[in-house]
Order: sequence, then C-alpha cells, then structure tokens
Amino acid sequence: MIRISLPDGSVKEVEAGTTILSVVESIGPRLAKAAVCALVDGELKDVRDPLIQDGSLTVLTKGEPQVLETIRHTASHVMAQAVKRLFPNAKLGIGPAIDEGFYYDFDLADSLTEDDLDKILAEMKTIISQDLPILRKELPVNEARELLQSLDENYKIELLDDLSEIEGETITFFEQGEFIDLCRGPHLQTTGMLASDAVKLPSVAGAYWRGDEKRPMLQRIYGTAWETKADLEAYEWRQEEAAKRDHRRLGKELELFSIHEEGGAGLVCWHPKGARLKRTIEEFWYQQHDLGGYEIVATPHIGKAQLWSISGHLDFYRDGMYSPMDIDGVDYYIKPMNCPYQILIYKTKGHSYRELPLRMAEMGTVYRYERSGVLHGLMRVRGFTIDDAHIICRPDQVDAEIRRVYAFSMTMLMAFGFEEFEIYLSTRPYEGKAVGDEAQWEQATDALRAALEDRGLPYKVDDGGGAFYGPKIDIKVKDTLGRSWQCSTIQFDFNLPNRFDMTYIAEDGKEHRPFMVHRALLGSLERFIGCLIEHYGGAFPVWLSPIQANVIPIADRHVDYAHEVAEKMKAAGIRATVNETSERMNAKIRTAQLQKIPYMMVVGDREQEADAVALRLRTEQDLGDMKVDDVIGLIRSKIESKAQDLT
RNA sequence: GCCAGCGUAGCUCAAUCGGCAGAGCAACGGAUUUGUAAUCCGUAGGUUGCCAGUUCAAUUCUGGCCGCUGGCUCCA
Repeated sequence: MIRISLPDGSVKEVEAGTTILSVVESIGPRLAKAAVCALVDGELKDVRDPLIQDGSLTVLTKGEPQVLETIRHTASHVMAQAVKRLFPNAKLGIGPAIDEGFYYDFDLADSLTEDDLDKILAEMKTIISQDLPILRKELPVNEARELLQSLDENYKIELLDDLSEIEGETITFFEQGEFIDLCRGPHLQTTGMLASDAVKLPSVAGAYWRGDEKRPMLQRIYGTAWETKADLEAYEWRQEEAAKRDHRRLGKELELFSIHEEGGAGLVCWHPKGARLKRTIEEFWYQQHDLGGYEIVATPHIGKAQLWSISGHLDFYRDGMYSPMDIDGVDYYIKPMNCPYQILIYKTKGHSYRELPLRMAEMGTVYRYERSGVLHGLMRVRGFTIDDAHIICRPDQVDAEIRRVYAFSMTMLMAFGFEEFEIYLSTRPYEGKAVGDEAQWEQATDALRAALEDRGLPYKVDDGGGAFYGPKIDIKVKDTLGRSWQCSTIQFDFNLPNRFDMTYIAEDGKEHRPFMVHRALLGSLERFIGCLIEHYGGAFPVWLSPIQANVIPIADRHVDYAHEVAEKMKAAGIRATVNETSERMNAKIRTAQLQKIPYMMVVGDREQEADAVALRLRTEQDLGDMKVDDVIGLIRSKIESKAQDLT
C-alpha cells in the first residue's frame, strides 16, 4: 500500500499501481470525468498513469494553466490521426506541445498546401466530434517494436531504439480509434474533450528529422489549440498586435532603415531617422564607457590572413568569414570579430600588473556569413556593429570583472527600458570546434557559473553553445513574437592571450599571462535597435525619438512663429521640426501621430499672441496651451531623465 | 544551405480561363488657410524582381538565378 496525499490535506491509502484516475473516481465521479491531467509531486502526469509510490496528487481540470500542454499534446495526436486518414502513407515523426500550440512532423511524398491544411483541420473536427476514448497502453519493448514494424513507422522505431536504452522494459502508447502512437503523454481522456472551435493549423514548414541537416526533411504542421474559442481569438488578436510592432514594418513606416536587393541581403542602410536613433544610442554608450573605466579604441575593417591565423579564426571560425581579397599578393579578410586587433594594440608595449585591468572598447563593425535562410530584418544580418570591449586582467581580477560587466550590462539594458531577460550559460562546443584543454574550460565555466549563482540569478545552460575560445554568459531579450535575441554577451577567453603571447609583468618581476574577457552589452547595434523598435512599437521614449517635437501651424500666417518656436527648441537641444505643408491642421496632427512623434505643438493666433503652444501628446492627451519655455523645460527634463512617459 | 509560400507604381494592394496593367496613399502642379487622426481638383508615375523557354500572344504556364516571409529537436 502507498500513501497519496491530496490538496485538502487528506491522505488516501491505495495499492501501488493504482491509476490516478481510479483514485480520483473514489473522490468523486464528476471530478474524474473532468480531470484533464494531474500533478504527482509537482510532475505533470496522465490520469491513467499508475501511482507507484507515496506522494502528493493534484487533479487538474480546465481553467488551470498547466492543462494547456495536455490539450495541445492531444491536439497533435488528433492532427496526426487526421493526416493518417487523409494520407495513409504518411510516416510519423515527433509531435510535441510547444509554447503556444503544437506541431507534428510527417514524412509525406507530396508537399502539403493550404488546402490540405483546411482538409486536415476538418478531419480533426470530425475526430473530435466522434469523441473517441484515448487509451493508454504499456507494451514490452519487443512487442512495441513489432507493433511499430507492422505499422511501418520507421522514424518511431528509431525513437524506440533510443528510448529502450534509457527507459528499460516497457514503452507507453496512446490509442484513439484506429490511431496508435508511441507517446509518454499526458493526454485527455477522450478526443471530445478538445474544443473543436479552439483549434487552428496556421502553417506548414520543412523540418529536418531530429534537426539534423544530413537527415531527411519532414513536413511540420504547426497548430495551436486552446481551451475555448475565446482563448483562441485572444491569441490571434495578440498575434495581430505583435505583427503591428514588427520592426521590419515599423522600420519602413518610420523611415528608419532599408535593406536592398541590389546592395545585398543582410546589409543595412540607416536612413536619417534611424541613424539619429543609432547615434543617440552610441553617444550614451560612449558617455557610459568613459564613466565606466574603459578606453575607447578603433580598429581596421580588414586584416591579413596571418592575423586570423594566429587568432584561430581561420581554423575555427572560417564558416563565418567571407572569402579573402588579394592585396599585393597577400590574402586579406574582412573582420568577423574585433578582438585580434585590440590584442595587437595591447601588445605594442609592456604592461605592469598595476595597469590591469585594462578595458578597451570600440564600436566595431564586423561582417559575418549567415546562411540566407536565417537572415531576418535587423535581427540577423551579415554586417553589423558590435559594442565590443576586451578586458585584460590578472587571474585574481577575473571574478570581479565578470561581476562588474554583468552589473554594467544590466544598467545599460535597463536604461533602454528592458526589464525582462533570459540568462544563458554557454559551455564548450563539441567536435573539435573549440581550442584549449578541457580542464581550463571547466575552470572558466565554473567561474562564470559562480558569478551567476552568487547573485542568485536564474539561468539556463546552453550546452555546447560557447565561443571557440571560451565559455560565455549571454543575456537575451524577447521580441514581440516571443523569439528571444541575444544582446549582452560576456565571454571568458584563456586562448587568445596564449595565441598572441600576451603578457604583463607581475610583482615578482616576471612575465605572466593575462586573462581576457570579451564583452558586448548591446550586442549588435542593428539587433539591439530591432529589439528597441519592437519593445516600444516605434513609440520611443523622448530621449531616443528621432524627432522629439513637431510644430504644427494652423494657417500659413503662423509658419514664421512656428519656426521661431522650433528654433528655440533646437537651441535647447530638442529635435524639433515644423510641418509647413498646406494641409489642414487635422492632417498635420495625423501625420505626426503616425510618425509617433511624442510632442505635437499646435500654433495659431492665440498661441502666437501669448508666446505659447497648444501641446498634444502622441498618447492623444491634450495638455492645452503652455508657454514655450515651459514646454522646453518639460521636454528637456524627459530627455535628461530618459523618462518612459511624456508628462 | 534545405522545405514551403511570395515578388505588379515610392508604399499598401487589384487584374476571371494566357488576350490593351488598375486603385488608394505618397510625389508633383493648382486651389483652399483651416483649432486636435486624412480639404478639393489635376498631373505624372510600370521592361509586372532578373534571365531563358513554351505560345499568334505571358503579370498569368515551365526552368534557372536574385530577394523576401515562415520553419529547420521547445525532443516519444
């Protein structure tokens, strides 16, 4: 007998192996019918799973957030069943629940079209209305294999082979009607527990089997499923809102940047307004680095093969580099990173231990080869500027420097209004993609881990995601569509100092090897601005707005006064423009509003008389008439405090 | 790179079965001088991404290239 404790504090004694469902039935038949899944000691379980040891049990019904995963997992099975009905030769890949939906991969001779998706969805609705009971089955490995062989599911057999090594004797299957699938669950009790009007199949895409480009490409159908139609509609509304904030769309609408077919994919042209934004960021960045103990440097865009050979880039980073160009019979490469040149600067003289840590920073523009399919607006480009710095320090200073950089990074990102981050610790890359011995990697990785853990920061481990020269901490921010993008990176490097034979003279009068930390706070300026655009939906805080104030004369006779106001503002360091077109005031306001200019200043006879403006905000607030000097004071204070609000 | 979809005026999008390529906005010219999200009239704007092919005829069908969009382990 085992003891199962329930949320109300009571304890049930049952025989080991009793299913969750039968325990729930003893509590109440209604609850048993409504049960979607359960938590056993906090772990999500299928209601038909057996209870094997003492533990706590919580039954989950609709309305609780954890049930979505189960709903989506079942939806993916229903979709697979529908596909099998329509395309009996389809081979099943994997079909998990994901963040806002689910997918299932199929090997199919013909490629699926939008029409096919409609048909599949219709068949899914049929399966849901048939209300098929979903049964859980446990089979010994050999029987499981026979079953899959009889179904000719070769991908599933491969999964089974991997699983049987780990999980031993029995394998679980879920069966609904004629459909049976290798699966751990959890699942709903019947297909009818899905809401057929809360399921959609938005897209189909190619996906390599097990993510490996050397293996067959399967067709992945993406779906989304919710508890209710209203939830689905809310989700679709969120998607539409997100699309409106897409930086590619806003970049065009707000005239920030463009990328040209004639110029090249992934190569960004900054228009006046975008360049203004970029400059504002850079100016703040330089100012912070002056205060933060950094020396600013600048290095060339190309360098001889010799340099990249010493650094190891030609051995470990060649895939990311462009073909060399011949200059007087010597190969030169466009730089993919700034570090080698900064190291050359370090090496131009001898260094005392007293000078360390030495922090060199630059806005360094680099070019990297990215596969055409991964390019994405400003987020993934081929030419970009890194706010790059290299900290050269003594071994005893590394810890403090990493902490210092982390704090600096947070200050910087928060100044731009970002509040939510994901932190990753990236470890040693595999298969000869890394330099240095394993012990060093371990030591360095531990140092980074300690810096995170001492601060009690939650982080995830990106196994094998480190740079070729050392492990790193990455800080990512999320875009509107939930994709996360790396901004800050703090990289430990014990390799380049060796390769370049960097030294300093320690107290003992002897040469010692310094450590090096590479770091970028904003990461790529291009990507960072892409994130900023989406974060604010183009309505930047005043200090970042390319145009901060727009003066709107009501009639032509007010244009001179409008210019007078704008000049006064410019003299006070405010980016102000005048709308001199012969449009009506309403149209001028609309134009400014669409450009998301924070302050609109309407001037007519009344204002001209009183040395004032009628102040309207892009939030549609009308602040009424204000003296020009007062408005200047207000805007200046918003700029200086980097305020998020306008009043 | 691979799979799928897409590419028409500066922008957003039409064009039935292969039969003279169109609208709104923007631009330009003129009129209007307006009080908190679009004043009216007119003008101009195109090698339908590029290159081949099929056809009497191609924006439309076929192939190649360029570019864009979504996706390419969130692991049964």
